[in-house]
Order: sequence, then structure tokens, then C-alpha cells
Amino acid sequence: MPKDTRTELLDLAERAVRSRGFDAFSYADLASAIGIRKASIHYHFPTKADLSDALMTRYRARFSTLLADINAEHPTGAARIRALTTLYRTALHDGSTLCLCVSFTSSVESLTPAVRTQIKMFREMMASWIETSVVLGAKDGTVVLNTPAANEARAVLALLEGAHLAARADGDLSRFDDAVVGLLERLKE
Amino acid sequence: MPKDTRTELLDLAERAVRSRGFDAFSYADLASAIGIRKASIHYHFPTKADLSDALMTRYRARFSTLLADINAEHPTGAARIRALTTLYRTALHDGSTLCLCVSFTSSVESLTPAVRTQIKMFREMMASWIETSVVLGAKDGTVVLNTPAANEARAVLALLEGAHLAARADGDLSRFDDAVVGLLERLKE
DNA sequence: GTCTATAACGGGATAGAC
DNA sequence: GTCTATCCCGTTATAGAC
Repeated sequence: MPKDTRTELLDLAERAVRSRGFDAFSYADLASAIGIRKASIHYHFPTKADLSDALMTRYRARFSTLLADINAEHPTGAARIRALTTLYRTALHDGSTLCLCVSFTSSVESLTPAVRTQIKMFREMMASWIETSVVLGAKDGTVVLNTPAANEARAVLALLEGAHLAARADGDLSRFDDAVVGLLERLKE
Repeated sequence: MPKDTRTELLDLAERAVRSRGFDAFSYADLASAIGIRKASIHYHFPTKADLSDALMTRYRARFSTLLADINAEHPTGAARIRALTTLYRTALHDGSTLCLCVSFTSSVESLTPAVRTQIKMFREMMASWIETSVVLGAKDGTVVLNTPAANEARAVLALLEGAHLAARADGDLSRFDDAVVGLLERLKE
């Protein structure tokens, strides 16, 4: 079954933002990629602000589902953090795409207050999930906590996002792997 | 003594890239800020590629000096890593400016091969210095190594850059502090 | 929903006077 | 070194036909 135009536009725009950045892609790029005129895109997303807002809304919903999936599949704290690391690694693709949240954060001055709020909400969601996971890990004995769980969560999130940047800069997935060795090492079982 | 125009342009451009991103600032911005016409800027930097190259060259040189200063002032591995963390924290200013390298990495597709190479060289320099510092710390007993020093170095760099993003997204320096608590905790003495 | 056509603006860059 | 003037292109966005 074919994707509708709106979904196709979101897919293309997401890839564009994550690989080139918010300020470096245009409606013309999307139009030529999808095979319609750029004026037609304004029917689906009147302004670029509307498009970026829709991108973050969908991205947050997708990650919310993905985190729930991880919870359903992995019972221990360590397994969940491992799965999250895999998720971030996969999101890099061949090293050509950052996390949408990372990309948007670098262009935050070009974004509307609504999108900035969504960026914050995304990080809050991630940090909160990580915190819950490491607390679980501390209880089930699979994660060693050296600092308060809230700080561990912020550190893990920063590490994963920073590892994204490193891999993106070199176009090399192994940069990501190098950076997360220490994190994975701390997960028992 | 007054700054020359070239230096003033570099200062303005660096702040612009770090706060708004490479694709979101223009010669017109610099011109109005410095009080000359935008055509005049082309005398100093014929193209935006020349400007970005000069920015990275100067940034690398500055950090090279700063790292040497840290070495001169701090004898132990832990003290050096602590000083580096402070350096990154300061680079955030009030939370409005990313590391130039972080900002450029997000816009890497808009940059010339020469600048991309400089981005890699910057990270190599940082990772190498961190690795040397943690090896020193392992010897003098101020840093506990859980993984190979090369991996620790990549992890520290990723953590610092990721912490930059977190602070930038929320416009709040305490996000940086939250993320690096665990790193500082591992430094003894 | 998509089209053509166009408005209105801003981008990087250049030529040549001073 | 800085200026004015200009070129050429790309940008987001809108109007109105189909």
C-alpha cells in the first residue's frame, strides 16, 4: 500500500533535517524528491514552522512507542539501556543522520517556541525513561549507580547524543561504538 | 588597542555560527554588526568557505594553547580533566553558544572538505589529549580506568559535547552540570 | 490536491570607483 | 579597505486556475 503524500513529505523532511540541518533544506528539495511542485507542499504544511512542528510531534510519538516496546521486551534495567543504545546506533544509519532532536537543537534559534518546547519534551521523555530504567537496574542488580539516578540519566543521554555527533563528523559508526564501550561495560548480566 | 577588522569579523562569525549555526548566519548579519557593508567582508574572506576555514583554524589553535595551559597548571590527570570540563562549561557562556565543532558537525554537509578535515582534526586533538590525561591519571592514581584509555577519551568527549547540546536546548547551564556529575565523581583527590 | 505564475525578499558573490 | 551598484540565484509563501 502506498504512503500518502503527507507521510512521504514527513519522511523526506525528517531525513533532510537529520542529514543536512533545518536551515539547509528547502521545500524545493522535497518537491523534486517527491515529484510534485513546491507550491503543492504548502497545502500539506502551510509554513516551514508547521512542518517542523509536525516532525517533532511524530518523532516524539515514535520514540514513545519504541521505548514502550523496549520495556515490553526487556525485563532488566541493563537490557533496556543496552536496547536504547542499539536504538541510537540504528538511528545513525550509515553515519549520515543525526537524531532529529540533536539536529534541531543546533538550529534552535531558527525554530518557533512551539518546536523548542517539543525539543525539551523529547529530552524530558528520554531522561525520564532512562532514569526509570537505571533505577530498575539498581534494584535488579544489573546496573551499578555511582551517582543519583537523575544524573545518570542525563549523562547517558548526553553520551548517546555526543556519540552521534562523533560518528556523524567522521561518517563512521565505529566512533559511536568507541564512545559507548564504557557505558555498556557498566551493564551486568 | 583596537581589534583589526579581520579579527572582529572572526569574532562575530564565530559567535554567529555557535549560536545560530553555519547555514543561518549571513554576511549581512556580520556587516550590520560591525558597521561596514557586506561587500567589504569579501575583501577579508572572499567566500563563506574561506571564512569557515579560518574559523576552524583559529579555534583549533586556541584550544591547542588552552590545553597546553591546562597541562602547565595542573600536574595530575584528574585535575586536567576537571579543568577541561570547566573549559567546556565556560564555552557555553550563558547557554547560548555551542562548541564551534559541535555546531559545524551538525552542518557538515554544507561545509567544504577542508573544513570537514579540520573538524576531524579538532576531535582527534581533543581525544588524544584526553587519552593522555586519563593515562596520566591512572598512573598517579587520580583517575580510575574502567575501559581502554582510548575509549574513555571518546566517551569523555562525547559526554562533554552532548552536555553542551542539553544545556543549549534548555538555555540552562545546570543541564551541563547534571550530565557531568558522574564524570567528576570518578576523579579522585 | 496539484498546478502555473508570481510576489517579496535575502543569499553569496563580483566589478569598479574612491 | 571600504564603498555603491548590481547580478543571479534560491528562499518561503500566496493567488487563483484546474
